Amino acid sequence: MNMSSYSCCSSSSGELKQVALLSLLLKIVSEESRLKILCILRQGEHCVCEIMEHVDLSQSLISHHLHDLKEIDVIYDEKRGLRVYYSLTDKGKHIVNLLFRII
Amino acid sequence: MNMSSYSCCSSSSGELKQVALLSLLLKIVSEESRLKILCILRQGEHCVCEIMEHVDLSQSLISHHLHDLKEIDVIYDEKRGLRVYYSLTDKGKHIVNLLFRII
DNA sequence: CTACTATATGAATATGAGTTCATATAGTTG
DNA sequence: CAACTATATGAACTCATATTCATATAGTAG
Repeated sequence: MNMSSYSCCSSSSGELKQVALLSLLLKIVSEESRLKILCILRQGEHCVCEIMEHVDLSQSLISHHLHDLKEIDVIYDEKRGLRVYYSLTDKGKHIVNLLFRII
Repeated sequence: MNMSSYSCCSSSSGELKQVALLSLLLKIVSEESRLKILCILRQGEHCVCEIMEHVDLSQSLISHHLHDLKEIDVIYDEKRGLRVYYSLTDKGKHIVNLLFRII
């Protein structure tokens, strides 16, 4: 491998795509409110109204954030009666654990 | 500790501030171009013109990104002649290593 | 000193993401 | 069924951030 054409992000290595995916993921979880929500779910399953007691955000906004987090598979939901309970997925636990090792 | 007042993100625990800081950090590094730059610097010191060979961004934009990354102390620079060489700080290495364990 | 190369910077613009608001859906209770 | 509670959703608006452009700085070479 010659250094002039070498790149850690060369398209041939496929790492470019990995960086794009990682970027997508991190952009979602890095937002402060969503990070707080993840932090809450780290303590275990919570429904939306419980989350509302912990963060100062409107019901609608929390719902939007949960939707975003669900889309990247870091959380999943389970409906019981009127309430929808959210939890971290294994992927979510893995990511949150790594992120909190940064500080 | 009673559960009604308990929160992983309660201001009393100081974790709120940590989440804010973590969010700030992650927002900077999660941007795709900056993530690519970090990925390049992971291979060792590079000057701006070398970085330009690896990513399809203008000199100006790369310079802006490097400025942002420097501000949060994940990279540092060293001027030698006309060129400015950038490298990961220890903090930067730590963070990048953790981030790439996510995928 | 002049011309040139490498990099930085600030202002203006464009783009994207967070927030709000009004409303919809779905389950519950009487 | 009607009234109520919990949550979701889409569109409009707002605000932050990326990008561009023109220009400045600083070192080098002749």
